[in-house]
Amino acid sequence: MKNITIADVASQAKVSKSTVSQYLNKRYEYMSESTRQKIEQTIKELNYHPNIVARSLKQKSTYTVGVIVANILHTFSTQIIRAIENYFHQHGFHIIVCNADDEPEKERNYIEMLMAKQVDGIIIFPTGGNIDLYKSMIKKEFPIVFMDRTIDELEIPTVMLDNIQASTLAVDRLVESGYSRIAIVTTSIIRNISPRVERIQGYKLALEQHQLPVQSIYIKTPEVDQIEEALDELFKQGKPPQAIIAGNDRVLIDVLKYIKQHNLKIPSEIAVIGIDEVSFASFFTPPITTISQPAIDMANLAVDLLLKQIKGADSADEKKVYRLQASLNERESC
Amino acid sequence: MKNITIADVASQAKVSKSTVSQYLNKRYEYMSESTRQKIEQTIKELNYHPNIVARSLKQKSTYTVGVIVANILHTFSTQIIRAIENYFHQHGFHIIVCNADDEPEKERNYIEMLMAKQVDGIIIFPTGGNIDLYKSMIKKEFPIVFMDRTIDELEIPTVMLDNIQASTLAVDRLVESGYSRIAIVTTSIIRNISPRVERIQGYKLALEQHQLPVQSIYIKTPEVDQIEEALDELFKQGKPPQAIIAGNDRVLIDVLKYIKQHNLKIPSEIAVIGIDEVSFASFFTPPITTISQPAIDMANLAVDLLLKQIKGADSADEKKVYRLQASLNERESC
DNA sequence: CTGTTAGCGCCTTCAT
DNA sequence: ATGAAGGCGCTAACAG
Repeated sequence: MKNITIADVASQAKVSKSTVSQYLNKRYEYMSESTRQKIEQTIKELNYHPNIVARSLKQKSTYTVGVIVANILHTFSTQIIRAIENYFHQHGFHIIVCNADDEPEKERNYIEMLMAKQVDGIIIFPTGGNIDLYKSMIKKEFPIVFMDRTIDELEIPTVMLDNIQASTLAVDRLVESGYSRIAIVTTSIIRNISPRVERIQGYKLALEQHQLPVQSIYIKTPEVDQIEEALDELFKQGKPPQAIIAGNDRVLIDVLKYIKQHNLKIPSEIAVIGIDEVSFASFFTPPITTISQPAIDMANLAVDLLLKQIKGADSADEKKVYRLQASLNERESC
Repeated sequence: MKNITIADVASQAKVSKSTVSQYLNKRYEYMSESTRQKIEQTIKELNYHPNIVARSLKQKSTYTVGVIVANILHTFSTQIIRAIENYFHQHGFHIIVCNADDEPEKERNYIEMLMAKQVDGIIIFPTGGNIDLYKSMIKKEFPIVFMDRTIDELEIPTVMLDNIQASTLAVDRLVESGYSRIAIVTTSIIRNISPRVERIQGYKLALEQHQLPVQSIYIKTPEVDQIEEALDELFKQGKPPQAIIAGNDRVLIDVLKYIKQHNLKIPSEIAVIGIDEVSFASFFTPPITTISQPAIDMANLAVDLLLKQIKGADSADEKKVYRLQASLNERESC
């Protein structure tokens, strides 16, 4: 019942292990037609499959990459995982999926395990809590690509949304519809998570461009479990907002729940626009205007950047941050 | 710049490789306190991390398992992936995620690659198109667990929903509300995908129990891209249904789109109930009654079953099919 | 307690 | 065109 190895094939086919190895690596020039066929046949007979672990040990390449998402609960993360898996599969790579759960500890643990497992590279949604580790990886020239979030001080290729443009899109749309008291709600920014910070920044810039006042009472950045309270504060003040920008899909869901509970009319009583597309946007009542990220393009770009590093291309553009454009899905909620 | 190995640590610490290996495997009884400390220190100095590929080659265990989902687009799949990743992580395992895309070819390819990579086991949402392969895996005693779908003829532990109970729950609820013309829509059953077949079967049984006629015009099993047409047929006949059961989340979305487009009122003109919970159910207008699967329990059970096989426990219950209970989320759409 | 030795399964010069 | 031999990094007897 033991595993069959290259040696079994060799003895069965009456050739040496190295010849079989040549065959496995498709270097057919190094053997006669007859031995080639004999090997092919015995491989089939024995139902032999090369042991990739052994090959990896020798070749220092596992054809496996790690993907560490900051929080797998975001729709965006799962979209990206899908797309990355799909594109890597086309290149013959497997992916190991890890969820850091927004905890730097977990992230560090995963990174170390993945490297110990000799993965060929990692795509990370960085928590931002392991700068030293990232640095040591750079120094080792270990292939990495950051996704969704950037760490300014590091020269790591990064794929992210043009968040400024995304919130500008939202504000422009809202202003166009005549709203001036516009609020934005994102989840906590205490750890400087770049998309959130940048979306707020873009919101401010856009308001200024429209000569509208930026008021801190209209900017809320609660923890995920306190979004309801934040919305309460927003609405229970003298001048409640006319429109609200949900900084991501989880916030949007809480916003819509709140609106439902309080029986508010969209958009007449409160206009809504969400960053991140959601499954129900088109058939909600009313259909929700959203701003979507080009998840597939982002995933493919990240994969390309990682593969380039894995294949050892020169690191000419190592420090580049790629910001892809968001797009507006005009519907009827604002 | 070369990788540091156990040999480097050994020479640096002036001990032999095997002692270092003992240390790595925490068999501290086999060395003096002083050498233990010396090793510990040099490992830190050198920033040494054991090469897991080499260890795996020796030990025949990679602490990695594969998860092949039939179709990663279903919410259920991503829920399961999350839960499995989480639970395996607690056991020190990594998961390689694969998406078979409902194509047996792809599934076969993945299974073979995963086995070549020496994963310790696989959790599969079987497409059903590779019976011979499944059989050969059983014969090799390779650890497998099936998820969501069963293949009758095979003795593989399987975790799935009690689909009969799930649709009974739906029908009961609908009948209770006074509907008698009840339709069910699932995606294609040409390949005998068990959840779909069973949900329809449960629907029929439940109708019979309520002494209601089972009419084939109320049972639709279109391909995913033809759900709209199927709904058209359903509604454009003499006796359109009063209520509709959506067989899964993707169908539910199409049903709701259709209802929106045709301006039907829920539940007065058409009642709706969906199998699979969806993110928007609670704040939709009206809130959608759904039947949800205990995804986390299912995932944990599957992991436990796989780990038991990996750890080589006796295969007493190898052939068991575990069917977990669905639960009703009563809301206002029926 | 510690070191020596022999693999795990494959790839890769280097001879033949 | 084919084979022999060494080594990838680690583990596990078995000696000492």
